[in-house]
Amino acid sequence: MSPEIQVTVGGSVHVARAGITAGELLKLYGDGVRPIAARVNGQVVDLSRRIETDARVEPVAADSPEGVDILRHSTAHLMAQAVQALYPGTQVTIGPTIEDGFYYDFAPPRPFTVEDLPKIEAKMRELARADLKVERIEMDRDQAIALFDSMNEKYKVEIIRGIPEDRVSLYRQGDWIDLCRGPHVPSTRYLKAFKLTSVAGAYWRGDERNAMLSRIYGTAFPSTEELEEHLRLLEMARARDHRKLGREMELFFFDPIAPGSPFFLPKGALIYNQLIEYIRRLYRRYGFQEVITPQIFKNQLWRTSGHWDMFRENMFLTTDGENASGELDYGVKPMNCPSHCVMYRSEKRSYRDLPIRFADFGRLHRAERSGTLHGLTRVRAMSQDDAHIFCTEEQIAGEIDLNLQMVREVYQTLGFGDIELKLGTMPEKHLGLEQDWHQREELLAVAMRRHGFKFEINPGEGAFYGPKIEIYVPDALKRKWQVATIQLDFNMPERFELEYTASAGTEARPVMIHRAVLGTLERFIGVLLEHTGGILPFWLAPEQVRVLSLSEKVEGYAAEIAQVISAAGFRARADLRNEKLGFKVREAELARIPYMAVVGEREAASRGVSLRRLRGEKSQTLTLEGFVDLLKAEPLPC
RNA sequence: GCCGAUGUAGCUCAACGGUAGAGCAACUGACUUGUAAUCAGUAGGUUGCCAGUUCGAUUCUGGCCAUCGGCUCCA
Repeated sequence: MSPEIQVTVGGSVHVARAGITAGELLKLYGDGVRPIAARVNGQVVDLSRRIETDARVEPVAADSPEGVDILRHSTAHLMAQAVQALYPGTQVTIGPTIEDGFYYDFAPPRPFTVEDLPKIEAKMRELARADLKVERIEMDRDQAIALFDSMNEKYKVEIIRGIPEDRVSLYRQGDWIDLCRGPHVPSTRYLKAFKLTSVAGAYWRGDERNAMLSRIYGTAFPSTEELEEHLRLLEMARARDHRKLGREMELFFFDPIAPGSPFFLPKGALIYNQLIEYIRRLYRRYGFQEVITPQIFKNQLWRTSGHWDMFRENMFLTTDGENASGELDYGVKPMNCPSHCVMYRSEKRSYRDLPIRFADFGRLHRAERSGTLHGLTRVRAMSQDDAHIFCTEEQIAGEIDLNLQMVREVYQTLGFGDIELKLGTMPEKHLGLEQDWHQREELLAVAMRRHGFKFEINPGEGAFYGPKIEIYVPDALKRKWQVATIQLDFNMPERFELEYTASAGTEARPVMIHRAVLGTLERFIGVLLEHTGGILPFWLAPEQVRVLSLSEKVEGYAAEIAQVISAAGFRARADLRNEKLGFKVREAELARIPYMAVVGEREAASRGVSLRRLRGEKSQTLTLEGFVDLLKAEPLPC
């Protein structure tokens, strides 16, 4: 006879025999909703978990965050089972859940293609219908190693060898078994709403020196409705892809003649320059001085800065053709910092001069690996709203403050509510003492807290020369892109032997802060387009007003209005084409023009306009003066 | 760079071992228009590039280039 234990389920206490499973308890005393897992004393476990001591047991529903995670993880297992059934000789590696889904990496005899997916999916459905019980098995580590070794699963063996515990858990469904921490659904029948989405290559343990594995991505939801909703959202996100919008809105294009290097068309260049102008206005307020620096430097500069060793693979090298050996003795700049150091060094500096804030919109070129290029978000030719601050150690805190404030202002103005901040801390390869690092990391952390920013720690992700704050913004598909950055640098001033004369008359070394707010303008525009779906704030819209004429009779009046609005300082055009109004409205809507001024004979007679706003249903009638006033009331960022 | 896929008219896409077709855009004309597509006609392509197989390749094969989804790297 088993001893009795006290279990708390759903707020009430019950007496049960020890060894009863969590699933049985929830069935007896639960709220009737069928759970897919249980939470025992806060820990999520299988429903088959036996309860041996007094415990608090709660259900984990399929549609709870933990439930969805289990569902996806179990679906990944189901996929692996299907794959191994269909493609003998395929080894399994790892299969975690990710945001919105899961993946599983395999070492197959030949890489998978999208054509394999329907077959695998069909097999998965078959296995799900078979209602295979998912069992947890615990065994000694050595036993597990022997087992997977006998199955010729060498990746699994390697994984287990890396596990410190003596006991490991495995899960079995039908005749298929995998190493896994769990928990999982009780049986494959619980897996209904899933879909395999794509295949990709991925390196074993994420290291490109290792073997290339074949990864299959998929997703799963508690219900088919949710799955379909998710797929629908993905479809909608694709419509907001900045590459698509760039074409439709005639902002930029790419040509194979310059891979990774956007051509900004007039409208795109307008957005680009408006952003620069905005930042320039802020620079006046925040005390930055804009400078212009060279594009191409002798390699000596890169040797001094350290880019020669750290960044040469990503640099375009060139020559002026004058050295006899034909050696590529010049490099096109990938970053502005070295030239700002040269600029700093061009004069004797005093502590009274600091901080010095050099801002530079110079063009940068980076020889990014071809496979990494991605529209505007990953380019080879770019400009940044880059600046380098030279200051004393005591001034660091104040400078961080200043820049965080600017970051806050800019992202608020541009309507990004969901920026993410991260603190990159000391990497393994680093310069300087550990205690100095911690002190400087704390400086950054304190500043972020003071500004009310929440942030995550990105351990070991600082630059080798100092800790950094990174600011990320998601694109339409929720991929995060780093835009702004604030980095402390104690290395570059050293390499360039930068100095200033301190108040005591002695020479001291300044600290350098690298920072950008929008970051790379190309990337920022890409993210901004996806964020807004192309519906830009008025001041950034390439064409702000389009006057739509109704017939030839009002051509003159329409042209006059466009003229008046242009003269008032706005970007306006008249569409006098011989087309129906509906057609012109449609085109203006697709071009995402904030204001459409419709004029027909009524408006011409009263010297007014019928105003339609972008994505607006109703139109309103205004006088011409009233319209111009309305435009003037549009907020400018600063 | 690596794995997989894709590349046909300006754009979105068809078709096919026997030298390519639609819609939109462009151009011309008619219509004179009231808030997301008026009608008709015309023109537009060495099917990404280079080889190979074949009587014949846009189609099959290989190489290269670019792009897309990932990996790696990173703003």
